[in-house]
Order: sequence, then C-alpha cells, then structure tokens
Amino acid sequence: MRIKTRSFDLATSLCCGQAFGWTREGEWFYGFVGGRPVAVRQHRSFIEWKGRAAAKDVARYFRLDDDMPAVVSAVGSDAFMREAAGHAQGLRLLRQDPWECSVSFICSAYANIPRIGKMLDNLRRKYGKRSAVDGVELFSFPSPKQLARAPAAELKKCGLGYRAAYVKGFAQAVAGGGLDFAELRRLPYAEAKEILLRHKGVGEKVADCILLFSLDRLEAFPVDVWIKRIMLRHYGKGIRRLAGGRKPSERIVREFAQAKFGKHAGYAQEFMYAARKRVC
DNA sequence: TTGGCACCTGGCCG
DNA sequence: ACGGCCAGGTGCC
Repeated sequence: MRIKTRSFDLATSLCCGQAFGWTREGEWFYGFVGGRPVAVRQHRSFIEWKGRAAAKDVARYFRLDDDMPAVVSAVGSDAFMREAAGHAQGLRLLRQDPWECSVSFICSAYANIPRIGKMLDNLRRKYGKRSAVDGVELFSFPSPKQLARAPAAELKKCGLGYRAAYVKGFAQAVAGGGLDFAELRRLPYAEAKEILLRHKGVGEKVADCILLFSLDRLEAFPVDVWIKRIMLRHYGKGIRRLAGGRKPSERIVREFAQAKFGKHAGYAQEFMYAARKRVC
C-alpha cells in the first residue's frame, strides 16, 4: 500500500530521536503503526508499506495532516529558525502511542540514546509478542498490565536500573485506570502536564515529550541539555532578559521558546535538534 | 521557587 | 586490561 505525501522525509522523521521502536534495513524501516507490524519505505513522494496497517493509521502516525508550510512560516520568525527548518526538510513529528512514548522517555532519563534503545528492545523481547513482516522478526511493545505485574527486579535486568520502579509505578497507574490518556488528550497543555507530573519518573522534560510526541500538544517544548545549549547560543540575550539577571533555568528557556514560537513550538524544537550538527 | 547532589548501568576513553 | 567518567533528567533536601 502507499500514500502520496508532501514535505515529508521518512528517514529524517524516524531517525531524529523522537521514536525508539524502529529498526532499519537498507531502505526499509521495521516497526509498528497502530499496533500492527509494518515495513515502511519512502519512494519519491510516496510512503509505501507492507503489513496490515490501515492507510488512515499510517497517515495519522506520520502526522500527514500537519500543514508544513504553515508550520514553518509560523515558527520561522527569524533567520536562524528558518535555516534550521531548511536543514530539517521533511521532518514530521510522529503521533506515537502515549503509553509506549511515556515509557520510552521515562527510560531516557540520565541515559544515552543507544542505551535507551537497548532498554526498550529488552522490554519488547522479554514481554512483547513476536511477529514478522517480510521475514523480519518484530516484537510488540508490552502492555501496561504486563509491565505493571512484572517484578521490579526483572525490569531492572532489562537494563532500566533505578528507572524500573518508575516504569512499574506508571504502568500500574495506566493499567488501574488512574491515568487515562484519552482524557489527557482532551485537556489543555498546562492541565494535562500537571497530571503527568504527578507520576514518579515524569519531570518537566519527559512530560513535554509525552505531550508533544503522543498527545497532540504541539506547543510543548522539551528542554534537554542540547536544546538549552542551542537556545542560549542563539537567543541568549532575550532569555537572560526574561530570567531577570538570574542564571536561565530550563523553565525560562521553555517559556521563552513558547512565547516566541507559539502553538507550534514543538516543531521549532525538532527543527533545532535535527539541524544541530549543521547550524547550531 | 531555586540550587545542588546522588543515581542504575553500559559503553567509551586512556 | 580495567578503572574512571559520563550520559536526551528526576527526586529529594
């Protein structure tokens, strides 16, 4: 099956660090869309895939509903951001599953990218269901129930370390109905974030990642060490003014960015991150 | 509200 | 080889 696209680049979107579940073999990417195992590739302006995923789920996952020229013009109010967006051509945010996205970023704390990928892969292999597409073996992401009942020591052995307790607690909240993603999706940014922050292992940055990558809150602006560095380099003057002489905190950087880039601030963050080696 | 420190663990560096 | 250092943050004081 295939879908025609515009302003879309599959590899850029899948490899910019927002999702961890994809493995690449040549031009094909293997992973899950809408719970279904798929192999996806880009051919000219088409997204092409093998597997039983529905076209509407593919379009939804890759956010083909976003109007990219409008997004770029909304966030590109200065030369630096326009240049960053230019180097990140075709990058889309992905609309990920909130549960998997939450666990992914809870695991991201104080780890590096290869290690985060390893932790999540270990969880899939230990608790997920095995399937295959095109002869390639794939494991689904474990359900909240599965991780809720897994012994913390077992999660630790997947390489989660001290994050095991956070993941287990979060899984119990989701499995037990104490956290409802469908409800979060309906709430405004600040209210949804406040609820996420109640859970151990979810701080400001992780909450913003969950909101941006899975709950359609495009005004979320996750501030990690990279983004903070880039923001201070290019907007240091304005940020320090907002900080009122104090050392700029992550919160100040985020508030500055949200005020400057507006309701699509999250895209500005992704453009900067993707272009960091080129222009930052 | 802000600032500072410890943290599981695996991969990299010297 | 093998010990020290650091990593996409968070909890806690």
